[in-house]
Amino acid sequence: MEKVRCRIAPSPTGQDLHIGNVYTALINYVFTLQNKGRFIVRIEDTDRARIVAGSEKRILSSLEWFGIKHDEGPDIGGPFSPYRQSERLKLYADHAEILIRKGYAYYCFCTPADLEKMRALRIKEGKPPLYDGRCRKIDARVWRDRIKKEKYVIRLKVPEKGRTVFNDVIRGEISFENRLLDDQVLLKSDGFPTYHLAVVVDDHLMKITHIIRAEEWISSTPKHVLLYGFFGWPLPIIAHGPVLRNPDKSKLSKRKNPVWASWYREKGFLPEAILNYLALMGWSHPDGIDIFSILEFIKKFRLEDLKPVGPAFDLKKLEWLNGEYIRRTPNSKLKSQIWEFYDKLYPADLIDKTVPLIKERIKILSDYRPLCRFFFKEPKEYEIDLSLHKNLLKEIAQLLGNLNNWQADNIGDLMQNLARKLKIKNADFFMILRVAVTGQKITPPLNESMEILGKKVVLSRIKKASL
RNA sequence: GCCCCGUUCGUCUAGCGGCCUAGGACACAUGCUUUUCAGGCAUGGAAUCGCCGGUUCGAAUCCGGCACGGGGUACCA
Repeated sequence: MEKVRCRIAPSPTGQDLHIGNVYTALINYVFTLQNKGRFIVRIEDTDRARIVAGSEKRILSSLEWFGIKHDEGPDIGGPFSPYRQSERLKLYADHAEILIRKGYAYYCFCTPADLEKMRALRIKEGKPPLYDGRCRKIDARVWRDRIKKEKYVIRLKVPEKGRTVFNDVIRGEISFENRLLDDQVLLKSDGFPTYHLAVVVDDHLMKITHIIRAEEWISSTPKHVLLYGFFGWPLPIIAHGPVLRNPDKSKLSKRKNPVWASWYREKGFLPEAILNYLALMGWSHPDGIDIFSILEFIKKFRLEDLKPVGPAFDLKKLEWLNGEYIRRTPNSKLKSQIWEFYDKLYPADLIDKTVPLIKERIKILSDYRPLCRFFFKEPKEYEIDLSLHKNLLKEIAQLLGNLNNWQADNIGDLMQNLARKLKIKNADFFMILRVAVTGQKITPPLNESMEILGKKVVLSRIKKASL
């Protein structure tokens, strides 16, 4: 059995790695690893108009952030270099040429305006808006001459009869009528290939054994199958997984849902949690568990078990899962994650002390600041009106000022006694104190927080609040 | 319009002809724990398995039609 080789082929046309690509990457990566194969990243930058500067770099670094490592790619090379399609132009032109020679493709001189007109007409006539094949008939002697002076594209000559059938690991047999397939452009007038030519040529040349991608590619697969046949190449194993959807069930899009890897990173989602969540899309653990590592996923995943239905992306469940991951992270690690998340802006030792207090209270790393900012900055405002409680605060300050053993328990006992003595309900009493010290109504446990802040700071804050 | 792929609680899913008066997780609600918020624990509501026919002693599970959803229909990927 040939060694398994899988790939993802993102195009650098967005600001970053799309979460849908992360999903496809994960499935490919996991499948590769469980088969001890090789995982390849290929950059499909054939649409020059849509290329976004810096996109490729961010895609690669996001993959790295997720810990999805490739064995071959544009940044690290490999036996089938280059891994950027824009650097493989000659290959595509040569292969298009082969197709022409074999009679499976033809030159087309129609202009975009011609095509537009043709399409409009066909739609009006109620026919499928396919290319009508008028350039198929151009004589060899004529086109040999015309390609020297005119702009042209090369089109696939789709057989007029019959069906193109292929087997999909996830969906079984899928079949298309050839007469409904378009004479797809293979080589554009700018000399760049379209996706369809490039993907087939590269997958073959790079010895890709399994094509695992999203459902949106099913309709173009018959064209690819035709190409493999025309070239006389063996067809790789094909699997079309689900496309991720917006909550309204349409294809996941940046309009309706955060899609860029960087968004999740900036919000403080953990890459392991995202991957775990993604693993739950279209697949479930045989033991019914929701939380498992990528190692476990590799062990239990089966490609043929992937469900074909497009699942809706549920940020709420991702947040829950992320919270679970945070709670399972060792304190020392969580501390450095938070520290780095905030660009090392806050004193590491202070974060260290606060971590045990907030570990159960945050779902994403960015929840940390709103909860803990009072540790680093004196409150400027108070979320409740303290003007009615000035005397109480003065009394508290005095009592606390005499406390020698500045520890959470002692502080707590002292305050508890005072509340009891004054017959103030705990909830009310501590809320006043809480806001005086932190400015906030929602905080980590108060006594512990005061211990961390230190006697001096706490006293000065309470005094300030009582003025 | 045409082609293709789908259809189990709001969401992610279990289910491969009897174990299903359909199970779990998220979300939601309630209660307990309590010094806020979380967390934890407990409880609850929530899918007549899209609909209609068929096969079968028996169907969420197999078959057909319809409806609905999604994807594709570019010199985008």
